[in-house]
Amino acid sequence: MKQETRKEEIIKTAARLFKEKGYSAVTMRDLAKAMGIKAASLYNHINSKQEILKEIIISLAEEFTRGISIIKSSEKPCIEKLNEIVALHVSIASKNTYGMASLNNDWMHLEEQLPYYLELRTNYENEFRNILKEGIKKNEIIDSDVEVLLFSILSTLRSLYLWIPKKEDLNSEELTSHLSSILINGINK
Amino acid sequence: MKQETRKEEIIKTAARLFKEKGYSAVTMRDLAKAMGIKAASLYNHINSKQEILKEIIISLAEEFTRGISIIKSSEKPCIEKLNEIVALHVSIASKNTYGMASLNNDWMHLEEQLPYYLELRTNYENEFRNILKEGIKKNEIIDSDVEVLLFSILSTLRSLYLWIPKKEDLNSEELTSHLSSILINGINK
DNA sequence: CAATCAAACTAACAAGTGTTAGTTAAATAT
DNA sequence: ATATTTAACTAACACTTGTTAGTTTGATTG
Repeated sequence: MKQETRKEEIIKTAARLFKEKGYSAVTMRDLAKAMGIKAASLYNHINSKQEILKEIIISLAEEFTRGISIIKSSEKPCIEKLNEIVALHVSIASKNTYGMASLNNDWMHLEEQLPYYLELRTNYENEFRNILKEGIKKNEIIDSDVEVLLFSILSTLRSLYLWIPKKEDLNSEELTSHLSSILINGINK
Repeated sequence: MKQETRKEEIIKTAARLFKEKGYSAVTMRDLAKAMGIKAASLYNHINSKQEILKEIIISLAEEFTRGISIIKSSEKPCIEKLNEIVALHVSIASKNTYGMASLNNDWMHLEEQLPYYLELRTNYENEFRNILKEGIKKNEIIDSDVEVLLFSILSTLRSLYLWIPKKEDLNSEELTSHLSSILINGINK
């Protein structure tokens, strides 16, 4: 059994609180209370509030980077790559809905790690954009403004963390295939 | 010429700061500095920090409520109603990209007004859902899970405020029609 | 000219902030 | 049994927070 260290418990609890109120509105005393200890005791396990945010965000951002790098280097058709991107987002967001909130809303409170985070995000968007461009060139997807395509799809995928907890009945495979179908084929009959 | 009151200036500046760092991370001293005055002077014009947030969020939420209520009561086909919803979001988000950030990310910091805000939001989502259900019943749109449809479209529309500032070249009509086309017809060729 | 008003100011407050230092008690390893 | 480690504690710090009270200044109005 993979047992959690105390530090991991703290980070997980913090992520949950950060999702509810945002990083800045959560105090170390709030976090301590949620853990059933005093604020000062947190510092036996973590070095700073900042560090908690860093751990949450950077590990997720790197997970996305690894994911898209694998998808990118396959030789499948573009539509299938898109399918895999949807699956990647569903999978990561399902495992960690709390952390995804920080990734989306609290990244600006990173300090030393902010440039690194921005690099990862830009890189991710570029890989995504390249897949779309390739799809357009190979006549697999419509020749619409790439930025609007990218924005539209990515917005939906980035919001998954908000909806997954409300739809626990839907399993990951179903959600992925429904979503892919809507994003690729639209809602028109 | 419609001249702005000092209070409106403060609210506008606050919205800009709230978009950059979130409500909780912006202090009254930050806001005062951005206005070129001292923090205490803000209180000649506003009653509290809370009140600023309320003004930003509630006015926007009511604007959406008014908008969808007009769209709902028309006799047009469902696909056209969707088109009008897209136009509504593009229009409001274009006029007030800063405020939209608070509406999306800082609503949980409302206090007395939180129940009212939640009521407006639930109502909006219900109206939207009804339009989708009607479209499915009348065979205008695919018979997919309504919640996934709603989530997918709404996520894109709610993120518009993040993208509009980066795409100043695209005018509202173009953006609306591109977006409608992608949401309705998908990206498949 | 005197009075009013809008909008800034200084000074201060009580409460809350992240964090450090030093201590204690129980569990684990030698 | 002794030593070490883990993980909690109390007390306190320097600073920041939203906000209030009272004052000053310059423009507008009677």
